[in-house]
Amino acid sequence: MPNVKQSQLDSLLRAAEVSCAEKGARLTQRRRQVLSVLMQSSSPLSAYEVLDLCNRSTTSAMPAMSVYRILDFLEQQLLVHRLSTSNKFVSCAHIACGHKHFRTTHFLLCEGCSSVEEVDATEEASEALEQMAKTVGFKLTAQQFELSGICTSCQNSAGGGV
Amino acid sequence: MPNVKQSQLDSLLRAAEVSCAEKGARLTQRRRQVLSVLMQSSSPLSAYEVLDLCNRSTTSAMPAMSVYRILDFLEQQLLVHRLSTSNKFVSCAHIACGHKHFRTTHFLLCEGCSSVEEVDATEEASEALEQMAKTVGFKLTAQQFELSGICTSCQNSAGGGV
DNA sequence: AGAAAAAATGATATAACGTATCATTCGGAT
DNA sequence: ATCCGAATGATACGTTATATCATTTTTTCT
Repeated sequence: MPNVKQSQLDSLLRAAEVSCAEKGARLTQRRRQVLSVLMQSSSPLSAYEVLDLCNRSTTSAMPAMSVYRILDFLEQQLLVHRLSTSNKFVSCAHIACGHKHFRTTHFLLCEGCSSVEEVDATEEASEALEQMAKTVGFKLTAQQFELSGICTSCQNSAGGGV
Repeated sequence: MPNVKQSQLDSLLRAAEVSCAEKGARLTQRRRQVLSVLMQSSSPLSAYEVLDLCNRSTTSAMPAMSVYRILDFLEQQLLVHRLSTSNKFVSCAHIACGHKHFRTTHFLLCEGCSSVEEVDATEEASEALEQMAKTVGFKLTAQQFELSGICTSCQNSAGGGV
């Protein structure tokens, strides 16, 4: 169940390539392969899941080490996000649209179908959390929340899958 | 740098024992040992860090398996919390005070000294986040946030440790 | 173009983390 | 005392992640 159509995939990969080039980085074949796998997945993938999918489609086996290195690279380029609660990865939802992150990004994780929705934080939410932290003297720095819930389609199908 | 004084520790452990007894569970020696280690730590500990600390203080070595089992048990009893972002554990801050969790509990993690503050969610924060999820059709279920920031004492000491 | 330097990847080994399984011990009830 | 179930010990194994060095590819400089 791919997350994007083939035509979209090509366009996304081109956008990613441009984004890398702008920062003086290169989107090599291997990196493109890893990113492509993540883009085509409807749910977050662990490093070893990415590895398996890569090695299923090609003859030249990729070592685990490479996957970790490449995921680090892609994360630095903001092309993928690491979900710290599950230690899995998703491709960024903003690659196509100029790749701008306006506010902090949060992730909504569906408990039904494991899909992920990337959303920008609302000002109300950010302020309410800052205020909450302030009551005990904490000053928040960067933040990224991973919120569990039920997505629209799973609500409609009464708890079933997508 | 222990988190509690010895006199407090004893009192906390007694409270934990009572809490277990009320649920028909037992706070055995091993469980007490693990809980004690967590109570005395000023920062969250991984399972293996707990293991090392346990085996440093006693002659009879505890196997890793036991630590995982006991941490599961203590978590079920709500005596410790698991921080999913770091996969570490902290003892619950509400053991002494009757052990009530009014609303959802969140955790403020200090980037300076690694200390953790356990706070109850404000109504504003909960609502703002629910509203944020609602805009994309998500319905939130249970939630526990782990927010990074700088604690009071680290702010005052200009970025230094505690 | 060709050599040197830098970046990326391959390959191997090993460390760190977590779980499955079965044997043994301990506590409490009859 | 004996039985039963809970808790722990002990061993093995599977998964996840990193360290290290060799090799290849790409870039840069002359």
